[in-house]
Amino acid sequence: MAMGASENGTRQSARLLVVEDEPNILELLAASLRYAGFDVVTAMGGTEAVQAAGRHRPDLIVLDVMLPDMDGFDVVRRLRSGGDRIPVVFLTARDATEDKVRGLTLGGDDYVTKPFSLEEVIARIRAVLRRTHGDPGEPSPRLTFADLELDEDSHEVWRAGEPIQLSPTEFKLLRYFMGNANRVLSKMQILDHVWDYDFRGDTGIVESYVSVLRRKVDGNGPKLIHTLRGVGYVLRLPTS
Amino acid sequence: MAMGASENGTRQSARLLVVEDEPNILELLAASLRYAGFDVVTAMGGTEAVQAAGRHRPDLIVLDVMLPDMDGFDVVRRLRSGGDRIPVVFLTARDATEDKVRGLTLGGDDYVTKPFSLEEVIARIRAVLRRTHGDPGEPSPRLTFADLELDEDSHEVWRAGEPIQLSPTEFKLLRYFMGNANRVLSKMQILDHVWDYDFRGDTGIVESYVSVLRRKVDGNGPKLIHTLRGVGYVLRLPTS
DNA sequence: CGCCAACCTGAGGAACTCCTGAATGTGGGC
DNA sequence: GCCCACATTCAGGAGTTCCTCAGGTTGGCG
Repeated sequence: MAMGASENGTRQSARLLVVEDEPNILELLAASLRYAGFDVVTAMGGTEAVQAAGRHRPDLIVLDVMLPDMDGFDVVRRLRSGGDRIPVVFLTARDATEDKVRGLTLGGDDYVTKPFSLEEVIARIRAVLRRTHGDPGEPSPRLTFADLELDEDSHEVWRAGEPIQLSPTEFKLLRYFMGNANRVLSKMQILDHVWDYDFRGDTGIVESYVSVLRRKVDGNGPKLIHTLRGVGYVLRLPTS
Repeated sequence: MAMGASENGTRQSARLLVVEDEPNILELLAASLRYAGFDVVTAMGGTEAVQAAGRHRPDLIVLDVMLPDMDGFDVVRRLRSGGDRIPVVFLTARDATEDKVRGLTLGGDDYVTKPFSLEEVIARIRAVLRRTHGDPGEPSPRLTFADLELDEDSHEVWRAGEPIQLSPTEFKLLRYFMGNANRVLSKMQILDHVWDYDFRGDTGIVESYVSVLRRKVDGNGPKLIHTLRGVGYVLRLPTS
């Protein structure tokens, strides 16, 4: 059962090095990733990052490409000149020249554009770790709950075997629900995790998306998404 | 008997740092949390908070986000820049613009809006401590008394296995009763703990809610909620 | 027994929460 | 540029919840 587990459904404790010069975003990432079960060390600049990587030998680096002292790509070049093939998830501005990033994402790396949602970053990190460390022949990772099934790689979703079409936001919302099945999630929590950190709207949008998700997911079959007035929403089997 | 239990059904003695600039509220919180079994130190400003945190190394911080000298977020960043992963329960104004509230549920943290009820604050503090210190896979914490069962995470309640639907206030009231089983609670005490600290009505409302609770909880099965004329109410097994 | 205070309970309006569909904005692909 | 999918806001309405109040009931005590 869907692990009551918590956000760290996966009991990994991979070590991450997070490199980011904006203190707010660094704190945001560090706190969330630690809570998600990762071992986190941080650095606020390129030089510091190279040192920290040498000292802590992380399994993966979350790296802002725009650093004050050194280009993110230089950081990677230096690290890999030592022969290490350490995977990286880049953080880039949305309007960055994407070609530069594309070139570096070939080796199994990935990137997330700022502003991002935490769910997105965590999903990417897990995906890269999976691709890097896991057996290549391994089956796609799937979240399941009751007769709901969700494929993280292909972004496909089924209810009772029937495919369901979801927009990107709807998918992230459902993934968050499924990763936290049987746990009440407040609208604020959902907003914090599923929407970008700079989103300035109110929780009304969560209601809108839950409404749509219900139509698509709970359309037929027992209701899995329940409202707890004054508290939040929860994905669970109907109280029989 | 007494189980000395007290409001701290849980025999924790976690150390809390409470940071709040309004003396009345600080006093209210400090006294209640001490009575609830916590070890409490206080601070009235951000600078003082950072120092106190360094000196006392609390397990959790209760932090007003609106401080005269420093933003609550700055406090957190300073504390965590040392690498410490200390959890926080934020206190915010209910009418705070939503951007002020964004991000408060990340990293296992949580928040409570002012004006709050003491039960609410204590419940959040315990929940955060649980999530932070406990094994993530741990089962939901449940309060039980006789054949009554209450799940704090999912807000579900059962009597003899049968689910019971409660409104938010009814739930808080029952939780207070269950956390203080076999102890007589005066209406004033109940008002002080279950209702927001700025509530200006009289204890008539307690009678109303006890009435509803009885219908739902004691509807069938032996009566558990008893009236002690002139004294208060008590949750206990019928004097056989 | 009769009285009074304490208590119980249901009714009802105000306030609030939530749901939903419609309107508007936005960006990508062609 | 046009079209389409998606994201976001908004407002009406349904449904709940909160709280007050007033009339009825209970229990203690003289």
